[in-house]
Amino acid sequence: MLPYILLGFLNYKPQTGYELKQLMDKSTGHFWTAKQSQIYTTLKKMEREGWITSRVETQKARPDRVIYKVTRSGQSALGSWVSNPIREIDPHKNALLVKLFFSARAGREALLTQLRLFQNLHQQKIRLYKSQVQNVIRESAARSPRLKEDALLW
Amino acid sequence: MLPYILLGFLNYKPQTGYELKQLMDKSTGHFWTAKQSQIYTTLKKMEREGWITSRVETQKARPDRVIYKVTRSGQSALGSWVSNPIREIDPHKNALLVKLFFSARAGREALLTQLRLFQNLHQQKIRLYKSQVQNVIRESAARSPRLKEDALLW
DNA sequence: TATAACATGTAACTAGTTACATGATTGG
DNA sequence: CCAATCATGTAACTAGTTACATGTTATA
Repeated sequence: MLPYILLGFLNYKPQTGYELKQLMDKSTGHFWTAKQSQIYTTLKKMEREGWITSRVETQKARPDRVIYKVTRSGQSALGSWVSNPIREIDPHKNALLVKLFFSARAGREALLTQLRLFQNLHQQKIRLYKSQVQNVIRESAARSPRLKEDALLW
Repeated sequence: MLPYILLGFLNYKPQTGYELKQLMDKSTGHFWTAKQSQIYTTLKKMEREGWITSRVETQKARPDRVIYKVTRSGQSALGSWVSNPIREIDPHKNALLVKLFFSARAGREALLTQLRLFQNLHQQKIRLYKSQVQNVIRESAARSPRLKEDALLW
């Protein structure tokens, strides 16, 4: 999955692994996370695969930047991935449900504590989604009007 | 997580890896999956850890069964895991949202196809939850009344 | 003066998946 | 007669995490 996410972002414009990580953190990161190290190794794998090419931009007083760009082969890979619908629900792992499943012996207090804790966490998440995330998307769309269609989906 | 699930089931009664897999498939499998091979290797690791012990039951005309049993150390590990609440939402990976995020260029038809497909899949899931799963739990509880408290959580 | 931001990477590890191997019995 | 069930396991792999290493500049 990660390769397609990176392909998807690079398809908007060529970028470095560092920038891709930042993009992910405030957008797809809400439903697909990746560590910096995994992004770097995945980009190398994608380059070996021929989906992207890199060029190095030398900088004074800053580490060099490795800028990746989608190739024609990468574009077609992205295209066929997007147009090929998912036909089954991916098995979601849910640690809370696992814990609750085995919590009969924990006692009512412990159970309620756990549930209230999670309720709070989710309420925070909702607030985050309603404020910050919506703003990020609105701004992106405002910055480049040709992305209005895309922003709808974001 | 898997070790605690296995511990949780073994805590009801000693069992083989094969039986644990079947139990998982119709209960915790709905929110935490594991392949047979992973269960076997995890059980071995747990035995090395001292959480469980095994004894072999020889059978004629059937492969031998390896029956695992929770040790006192395993019980205490399970106990402290259960009573230690989860304090953050685990990042759920959601392939559908990823695909939709990058589907602006796919066209309205493709998008609607994907969404309808998923709607159907979820409706099937709901039906499954309401019928089969509820029955499995009701039966388990009926078979051993001392598990009524547990069945409530299942 | 410390820390965040910039920028890249490797090594060692854990978790999880796929594929392979074996072999008898029971039910349709 | 074929497939499913019972029952265990190993090997090779992919995905993902954690820890380490390096070094400058702007900002608080």
